[in-house]
Amino acid sequence: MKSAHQDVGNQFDSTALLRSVNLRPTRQRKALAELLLRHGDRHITAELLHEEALRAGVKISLATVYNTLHQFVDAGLLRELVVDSGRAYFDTNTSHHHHFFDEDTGALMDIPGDAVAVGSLPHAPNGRQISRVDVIVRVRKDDA
Amino acid sequence: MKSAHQDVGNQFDSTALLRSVNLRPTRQRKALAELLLRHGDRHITAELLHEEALRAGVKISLATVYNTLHQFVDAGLLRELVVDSGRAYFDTNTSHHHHFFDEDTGALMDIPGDAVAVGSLPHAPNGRQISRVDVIVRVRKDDA
DNA sequence: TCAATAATTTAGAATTATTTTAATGAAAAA
DNA sequence: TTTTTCATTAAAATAATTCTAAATTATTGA
Ligand SMILES: [Mn+2]
Ligand SMILES: [Mn+2]
Ligand SMILES: [Zn+2]
Ligand SMILES: [Zn+2]
Repeated sequence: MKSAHQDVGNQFDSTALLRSVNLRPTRQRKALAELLLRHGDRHITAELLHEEALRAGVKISLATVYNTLHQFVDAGLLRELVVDSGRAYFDTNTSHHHHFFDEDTGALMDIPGDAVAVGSLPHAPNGRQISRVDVIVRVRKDDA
Repeated sequence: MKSAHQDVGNQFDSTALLRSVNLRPTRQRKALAELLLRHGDRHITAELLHEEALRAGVKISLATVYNTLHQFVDAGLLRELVVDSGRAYFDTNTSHHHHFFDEDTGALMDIPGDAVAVGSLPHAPNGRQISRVDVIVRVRKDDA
């Protein structure tokens, strides 16, 4: 029988998830997976996730947060968003969708993939294939 | 009568252009305006433009290149593109259009605005207005 | 169960992009 | 011309991210 003091707050099996994408289930990776994926959709930066982990009592370095986020992206667990120069956002929603980006606050909001019809794209240049189509709707405070 | 040795290669009146957007026509700003706008559409980074200016014999610092690019964006002469984390591109094509971004080479290619139909966008969040819709078609080497 | 091996984590340094500062120089106004 | 305003610059500062190399941890398979 396993004592309960190790898995307080674990809603899902992060070990199994990590194993399923060929990543060793280390303490740090499990903690980040839980912080990121326990709740619904999130758009977060490495810096903020690091602070959140420390606040939750997880001992982890910022370098490991960056490493892990990139590993999760490579494994398909996360998506990296580029909307703001000099700041990388990571998105826990990996399904087909787009974004509102608030230029004043830096907030991101999902737009369901089927709420945007991108029609009649030209062909990709020679020898290239389309890897993704990103639609970013930039919004800001109403001047009215 | 004005001697010719000062304006070799100037195809257009950069002084008038700068005056028209309320920027003083300094040597540095005229040189950058000419490098950027003499030829057709360009997608360039500050670093590359700086090198290009030095190669053309223009004495200018990188800080001034950054300042000037941002001033040109504010004045509507350029557009800033965010497609790649940690690298800002400036686009001399300020008309409505979108982009192919080659993830392998970093190259950008224009897609005419009317070649992409973005239909049925949801409303902007409360108190916000849409400032721009960017469509980025990411491409990479064909795996086939 | 326990080394041996391989993978991971980390502190700290390094890199890269960009901005700020504060002093100097150039353009416009008076 | 003289003054005022704005622009340029070198250098330092900041911020995000990545690299390095040593220390730690996870997995494997006697
Ligand atoms: Mn990245
Ligand atoms: Mn910028
Ligand atoms: Zn999202
Ligand atoms: Zn363009």
